[in-house]
Amino acid sequence: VAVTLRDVAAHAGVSPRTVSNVVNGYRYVSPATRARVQASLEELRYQPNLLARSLRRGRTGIITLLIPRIDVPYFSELAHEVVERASRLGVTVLIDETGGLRDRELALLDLAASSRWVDGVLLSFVGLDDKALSGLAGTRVPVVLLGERTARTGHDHVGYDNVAAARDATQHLLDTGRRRIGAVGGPADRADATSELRLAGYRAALDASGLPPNPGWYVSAPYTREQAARAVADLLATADAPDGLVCFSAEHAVGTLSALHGAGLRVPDDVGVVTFDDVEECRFATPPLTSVGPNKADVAATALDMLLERADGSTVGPRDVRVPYVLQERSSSAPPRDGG
Amino acid sequence: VAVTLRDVAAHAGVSPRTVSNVVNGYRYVSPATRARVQASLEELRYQPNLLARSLRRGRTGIITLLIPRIDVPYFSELAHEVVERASRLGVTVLIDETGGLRDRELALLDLAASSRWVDGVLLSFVGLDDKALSGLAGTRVPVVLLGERTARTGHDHVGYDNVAAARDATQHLLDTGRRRIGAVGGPADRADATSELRLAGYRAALDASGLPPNPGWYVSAPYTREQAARAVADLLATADAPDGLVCFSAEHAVGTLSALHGAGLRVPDDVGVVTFDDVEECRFATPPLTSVGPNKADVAATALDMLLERADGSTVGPRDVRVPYVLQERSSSAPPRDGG
DNA sequence: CTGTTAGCGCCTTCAC
DNA sequence: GTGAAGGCGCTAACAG
Repeated sequence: VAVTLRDVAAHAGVSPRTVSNVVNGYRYVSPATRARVQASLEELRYQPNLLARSLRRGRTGIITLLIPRIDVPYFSELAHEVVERASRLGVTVLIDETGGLRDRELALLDLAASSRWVDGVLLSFVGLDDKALSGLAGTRVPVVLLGERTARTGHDHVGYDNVAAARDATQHLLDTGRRRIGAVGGPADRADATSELRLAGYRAALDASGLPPNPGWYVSAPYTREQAARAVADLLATADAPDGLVCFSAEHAVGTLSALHGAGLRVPDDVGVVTFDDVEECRFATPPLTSVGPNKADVAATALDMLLERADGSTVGPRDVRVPYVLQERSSSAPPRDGG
Repeated sequence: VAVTLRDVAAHAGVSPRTVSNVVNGYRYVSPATRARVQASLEELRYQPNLLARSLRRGRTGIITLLIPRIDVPYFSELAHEVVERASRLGVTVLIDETGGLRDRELALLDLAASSRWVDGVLLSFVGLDDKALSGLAGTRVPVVLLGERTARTGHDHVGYDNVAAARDATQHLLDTGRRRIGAVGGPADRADATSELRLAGYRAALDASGLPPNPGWYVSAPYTREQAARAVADLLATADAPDGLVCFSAEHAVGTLSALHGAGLRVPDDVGVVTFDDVEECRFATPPLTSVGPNKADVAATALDMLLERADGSTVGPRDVRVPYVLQERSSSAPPRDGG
C-alpha cells in the first residue's frame, strides 16, 4: 500500500524528478505539468517517506531533549516550551530521561550523536562534570547545554546566574526581618553542582549581613517532595529551628511546606519560605510560594534557536548565554505579623 | 568523518555483508573473521547509521506519544512511565502535544502514520469523537488509544471505568456524612467527553442516595488551576454553597483548594474534597487530597505492550482493556469534626 | 561460513 | 523545464 514517488511519476507520465520538484515546491515546473502531477499526487494519496528523505538529505528535522525526568514540574514545563516552539518551527522533539545519572547522560548523548537520528541535542545535564563535558567536544551533532553551571566545554550553553539568584532569595528573607535562615537543597556532594552554586549564594547573602552561618540549618535531601518533607521535619524537631528557609527546588519547597504544616508552624508568620523553580505548583501551594527562576519560555527559545542555528551550519565560537531570572514575591515570604 | 560499513569491510579485508553480520550478532561467523572485523570496528570507531538501517528494515524503534500537554501533571507522570518502560525495551519516544484539539490530534496522528518515522502511536485523545476516531481506522501504523471513553474504532484502547470511579468518589463523600455535594469539571459540551462520563457517575451516586441534583453545584472551568479557582470562588460566593466537591482533574482540585482557602473555608471540616488523577501534587497539597485514578505505570505498560505487539505484526481484533482504578483516601475527605 | 548483487525511497548532479 | 542515472548506508536474497 506504500505509494512511492515512482508510482506517482508513472501515473502522471513524468519522471520521478519532476514529481519530486512538485512535492518540494521547486519553481521551474510548467503549470500544466504541475497540475497533472498534483492530480496524481492526490489521487494516489502520496505521502513522502520521511525516512528516505532524511537519509538522502542528511537531516531529519528531529532534535533530542535530554532531561533528568519528565515528571519533575520544572522539566515538564521546560519541555512544554521546547515542544511548542519546535512544533512551530516544524521540528519534532524526541524526549529521553537521564535520571540525572552521569553515565546515562553520556550514553544517551553519545547515542544521539552517533545514530544520525537527530539534528541536534538539548542536554539538561546534572551529573556531568567539566571533565566529562569537555570530553564530548567532538560530537558530530550540535549540542546545546542547559544547566545551572557554566562550563568550558566547547559547547553552547544556556543558563542563569544561580549564585546571584540564591543570594537574592536569601536577601529577600533577610529583608522581611528573618535572621535565622536555613536552606533546603540536594545532597551537597559533587553529584549536585547546582546545589553547590545555590548554597554559595545563600552563604554569600548571610556573610554580607554579618550573620554567622549555622551548618545545622542546611537540610540535604534528594529532589523529591517526600524526602524533603522528612528531612525538614527532622530539622524542625531540633531545639533551634530557623525562621526562614530557602529551598533549592520546587520539590524541596513543597515537601518543606508539608513538614512545616505537620509541625504546626505557620507560613509566613512562623517561617518564611522562598524557592527556586517558579512552576505552577508553587503558585498554587498554600500559601503561594515566593519563587526565583528564569522564564522557561526564554530558556527554551534561546536554546532551541541556538541549536537550529548550529544545525544550519553556524560555526561561531561556543556561546554562553545567561538569561535573566526573576524573584516573584508571593505570600510565603510576607513579613510575619506577630511573634508566633 | 562518517565511517561506513564499507569502510570497515575494506579495512578488515572482508565484504560488507560480513561486517553487518558481526555488528548484528549473527551467529555463523568464524571466530577468526569475527575478531578481525571486531578490531577494525573499534579502530575505525564505527557507528551504524540508524537512519539507513531503519529505511532498510522498515522499522525505526521509535514510537510517538501524543498527549494534550506535557506540563499537565497527569500527562507528565504518564509520559514518564511510558518513556521509562520504552527505554527499557530499547524503544525511544517522540512526544508531541495536541493541545486537546481535535484537528491537531488528527493532523499529528496522520503525520505520524504517513511519515514512516515511527513504529506506532500512543494517542491520548480528548477532542476526537467516535466518528473521527473510526475514520482513521485504516492507518498504516498501529495506534493504541489512551482515553477515558471507550469507542468502537477498530483500534486498541486502554482506559478505565470513569463512570464507576466518579460514582465511588461521590459515594465516598456521602459516606463521610456530606449531603450537599457539588462537582468541578471541564466545560460540559461535546469537546469534553471525559467530564461527561464523570458527571454521569457523580449524578448516579446522588440518585442512588435519593438526593436531588442541584445544577448550580456543577462548576465548569477549563483544565487550569487558575480558572478552576476562579469558578469555584464564584460558587462559594452564593448563599447555598456545597459541603463536598468532586473534582474531575488535579488542576481543578488544586484550584478548588485555593478558592476554599481564600474563602476562609476549612478542608475537610467545612468542605470535603475528592479528585481524579492521583498525581504527586495531590499527595502533597494542603491538605493531602483524596484521589481516584488508575495506576499510571499500569496504563503505560499495558498500552506500550499492546502497541509493540501490533508493531510485531499481531492482527488480533481490536482490544479494549480496562485497567483498575483506586480510590486513595487522604485527609481532604476525612469526616468533619464539628459543625463549622 | 562469506562474497556478490540488489534494492529500501528519495533527492540531485548531469545532460538534453 | 524535464529525463536519466547515481548513491545516501544498510540489510536480505541468493549463490557458492
